[in-house]
Amino acid sequence: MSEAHPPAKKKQKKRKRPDPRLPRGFRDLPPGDLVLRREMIRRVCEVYERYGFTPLETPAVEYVETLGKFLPEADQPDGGIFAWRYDDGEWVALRYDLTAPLSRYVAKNFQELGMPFRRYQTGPVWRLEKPEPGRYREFVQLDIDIVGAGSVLADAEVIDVLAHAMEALEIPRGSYLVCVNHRRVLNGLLERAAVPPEKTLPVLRALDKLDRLGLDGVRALLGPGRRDQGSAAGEGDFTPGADLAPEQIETLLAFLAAPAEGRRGYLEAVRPLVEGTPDGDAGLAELAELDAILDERGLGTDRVVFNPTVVRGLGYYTGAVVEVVLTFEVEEGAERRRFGSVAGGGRYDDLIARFTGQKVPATGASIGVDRLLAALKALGKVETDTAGKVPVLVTTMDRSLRREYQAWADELRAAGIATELYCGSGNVGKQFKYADRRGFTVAVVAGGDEMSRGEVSLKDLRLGKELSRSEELAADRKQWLEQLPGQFSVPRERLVDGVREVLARYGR
RNA sequence: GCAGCCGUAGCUCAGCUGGUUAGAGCGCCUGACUGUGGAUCAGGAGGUCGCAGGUUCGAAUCCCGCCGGCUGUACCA
Repeated sequence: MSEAHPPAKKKQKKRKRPDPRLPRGFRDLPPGDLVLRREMIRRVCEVYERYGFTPLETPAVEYVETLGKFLPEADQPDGGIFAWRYDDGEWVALRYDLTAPLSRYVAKNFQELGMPFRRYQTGPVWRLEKPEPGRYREFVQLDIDIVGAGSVLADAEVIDVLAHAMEALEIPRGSYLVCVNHRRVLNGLLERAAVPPEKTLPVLRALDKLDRLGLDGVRALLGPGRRDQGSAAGEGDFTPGADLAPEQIETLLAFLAAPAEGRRGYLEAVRPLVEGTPDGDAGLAELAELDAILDERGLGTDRVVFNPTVVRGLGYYTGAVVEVVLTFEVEEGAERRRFGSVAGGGRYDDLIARFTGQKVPATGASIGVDRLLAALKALGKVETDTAGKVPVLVTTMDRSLRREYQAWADELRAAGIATELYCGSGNVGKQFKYADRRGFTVAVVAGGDEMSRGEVSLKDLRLGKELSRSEELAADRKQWLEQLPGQFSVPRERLVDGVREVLARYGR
């Protein structure tokens, strides 16, 4: 094969060998994580269904104009999405959320759908953004929406279902908080502060940054602008400010300082700042009604609060805006960090009109599955050590007993116990090593000795691991072999019972 | 996107101001201890020094570009 020109051949082959790499921002999901994610999604969907939401699935690819990301000037989609062009010149893209496809779906099937239409949907979405720790270019969302209902009751329903989803995941009350604000209240504030239309975007962006930049940072952004510190050597980047006058800025900051002490308290604090503007009055009225509905449902301020700093999606929401934040802190290296937002949503009454020309009210929310899962791990609310692991391994030490090994595996499987039959090569030692590494709980082992007694041996691998750390066994292999820590034998017909017993020790 | 820092074995890193065959620990594989994970012992595999150029007699080490990672910032439907 390589006699003729070995070095050249080798070199060539090496050059062609591909790197087993992944495109930037993408990742594999190993069994443990996948199992946890599926379980989490299952629980949340169960809540969704209990609230009368029915499932819907739409394709990963949509026309760019459907997604509303077409640049009007250039003949090109906006950045931030994965887009490409078909042969006929049409631009398509991977969806970047589940709401735009829903709007398209509703517009397309408007006649058949009875109008308050509620659905839930889960699946991956893609965004071409800078990946960060815990933030990828492909991630999963879990959405609920109610289309065709403009009532505050619909908004309350969304809030309610979010709170219950959190509790279905066993996030303790007090560790999560549904924060609510209202877009029209913000509009009223902007009007009161005499913020010109062309500055509303920068102003809202600035208000949204309170938690990260603090009051002084926001003040700078509303005024002359802000330079970030960068690193020690660098200058940092300059963010242009909104250039507002000092009294405008103070009006806005006074709003941010509105107490979140009770929803009623928020309303009273905010009222003087926005009252008298059409938007402000309408927004306040809706929030007041929302407060009443939440009360009727028994959703107190331990679960749902009004909060002036919730701004969210800028050119998008038209009414109530919602954000679920996790309030506990988590150790991250030396620092403690707030976990932050795991879900968001709100009312978007203009999205479907893009297609139909007819205003169709809609409200909904989206849970960020991966962020929430990270939170559950931090909370210790998920079994990370057994997720994705098979409990039982039937070892195959003696070729002549093949028939028996298979029968045992079958028996365990029939009893509903996930069982792997060892198919690899190697002696028992190797098989135990494998069992240890892969995290099995029980190993079934039998050779001539057991067979002659009509028994099988079961090994509690976790107990064995524990025992192997003990003093006596530490250095003495002979003792190790004599004691076979964690191992015991049962009559062959008690195989399933014996395995169950060991599994029960670990609640499996 | 912008700015700064970083990129040496699977992992964590060493390799001084450029100088011969690039190292360690852990991990991995094989074997021994006669049917057992751990411990111990004996061997072994594994590195295009992120990639591609340039400077040089000579580069992992200096310069440029690209890719990737981290941090901050911008954008975020």
